[in-house]
Amino acid sequence: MPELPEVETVKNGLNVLLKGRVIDSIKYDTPKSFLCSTEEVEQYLVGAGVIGVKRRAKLLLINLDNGYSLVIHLKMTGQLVYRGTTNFGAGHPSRSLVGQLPDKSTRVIFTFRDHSRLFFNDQRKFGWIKLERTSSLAERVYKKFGPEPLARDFTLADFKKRLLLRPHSGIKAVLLDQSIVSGIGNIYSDESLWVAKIHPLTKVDRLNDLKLSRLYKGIRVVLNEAIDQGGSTDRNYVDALGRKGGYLNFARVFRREGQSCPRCGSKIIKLKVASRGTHICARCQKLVA
DNA sequence: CACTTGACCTGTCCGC
DNA sequence: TGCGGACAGGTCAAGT
Repeated sequence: MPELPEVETVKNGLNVLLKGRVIDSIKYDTPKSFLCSTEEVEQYLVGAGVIGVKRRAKLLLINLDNGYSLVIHLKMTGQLVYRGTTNFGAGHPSRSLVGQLPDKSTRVIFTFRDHSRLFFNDQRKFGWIKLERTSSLAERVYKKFGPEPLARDFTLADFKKRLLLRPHSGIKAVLLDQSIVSGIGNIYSDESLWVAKIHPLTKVDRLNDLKLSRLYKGIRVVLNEAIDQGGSTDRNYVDALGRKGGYLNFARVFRREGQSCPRCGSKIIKLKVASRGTHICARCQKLVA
């Protein structure tokens, strides 16, 4: 489930791997996965060179040298895997989740002038790729998301102000709302709430300064740890070279129902909150009415 | 109006 | 073994 750390990891990989490469051709099957017309492909994509790759919220932005950008959302099962001309086989088997490409989940194939390729795989077809003018990204793409939680200028005061836009909602639902703070999904909301010792159903206006401060710090610590681990691989996620992420080996509560809380030893339980599987320590994370 | 739930998909796992 | 159903969760539309 690509969230901020996974998309950041893919972005870092692609930025190095794709920079300077020129698109030669594009193959795609489902129109739903690739929202560009054949005219757009011919006019704006074939012959375009990659300047760099960026991330905003959970979106990847591939900036091209002709004033256009590819905007990509991986949703739950999307993968972007690069294969150079010398590594057509899979990577090291223990870390790799993808073998020979294309495979049955491949939706789009970008071939570059040097014959290297970028594969967009997506088992569930929820992800998409579209084309935007780079100059309209700020207005059309950036604007609808809340601030980046890891931005240097994102302060505790900013965090409180954003959360208080939804004072009567449960905190987990608010953390998952991309217009409040961007990039947090199911895994890292559970992990951050455990760090901050907050029950996911706690209403925002019931959070005191101590809890808000712990949550603010917790989110930043957890997201940075996850980036260091190359993200979380639950089922499908891989980085730009097809490698799994390692964060779930270090997760405190996510997917650990029945195991012991690493802080107090009490059992981790699973609930449904905001219609998402939710993992908490019932002793550390008490609900404040 | 504020907030919650269902649809979009496919592969996997569980119980019968 | 095979089959039906639940489940996985990011986002948006529809519902309460």
